[in-house]
Amino acid sequence: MERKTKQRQIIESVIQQEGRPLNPLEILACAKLILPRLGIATVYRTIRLLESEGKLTAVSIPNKGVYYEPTRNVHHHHFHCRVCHKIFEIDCCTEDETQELPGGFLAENHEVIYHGVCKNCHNIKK
Amino acid sequence: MERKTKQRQIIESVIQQEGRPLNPLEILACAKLILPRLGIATVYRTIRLLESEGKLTAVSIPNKGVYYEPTRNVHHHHFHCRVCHKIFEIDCCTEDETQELPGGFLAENHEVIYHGVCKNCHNIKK
DNA sequence: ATAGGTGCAAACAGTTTGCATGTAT
DNA sequence: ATACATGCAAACTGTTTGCACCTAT
Repeated sequence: MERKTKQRQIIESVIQQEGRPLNPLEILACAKLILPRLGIATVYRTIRLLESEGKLTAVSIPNKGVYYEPTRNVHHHHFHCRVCHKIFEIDCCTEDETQELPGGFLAENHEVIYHGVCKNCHNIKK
Repeated sequence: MERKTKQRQIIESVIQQEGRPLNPLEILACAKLILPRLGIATVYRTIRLLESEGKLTAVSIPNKGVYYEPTRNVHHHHFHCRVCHKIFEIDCCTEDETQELPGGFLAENHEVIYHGVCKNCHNIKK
């Protein structure tokens, strides 16, 4: 049977609280503020656990590694700001979940990653 | 000045000849058929060179690593077959290159990756 | 009491780098 | 001749695993 440990509770709440996808090191850093002896292996193990429970979803960002966000059941995309390098969730773009593509490919799902500049960084530059 | 070596010519032609994006180990394996002593470091160095020359484009596939394809100037997407795990290029889906997204994000470019079953694998299963 | 979890260190996979040797110019 | 490229091994980064110790049940 599965246990409810301090580390699991804290890791889960860190991911839930933050408003954007976090990578394992970011998760570790936040959680360490509360549990200084926390190890990275526990973060990875807990990520896998939460993922298999469906509570967490991985978001892979080219050249940036894997980020994790609380699972949302609405289809959405991600935005990677090339200035601050944060990852944001984007609500948008109604697209069919399952669709046939040219060449007879049957797409069951897809990922879209936008790269650009977020509002914040765009204002700073002006 | 830059040199035209056997390894560079072979690596480039391997990527040009294959009809789909290849990862560094696939490139090494193909090129080794012709140049058995070729090392993986040379493959990586040549990839970087070709990329910086604009001849090669990287395609990052979640959970699968990075693949490389000859640069094409038409906007296109990729398809990852969950059965054979090959990566294919997909011509499709006219979408604006630069667009403002909800939330004030300015997208300069984006990547779309479809996951599903390719025609081939789909026929085999039937 | 004990099954399951943790932290640490070692192992791994993918990629990069240092260096002595090889080669295109 | 020499600047640049290669192959090999070592280093590095991100992730996983083995194991002795710890803890929720």
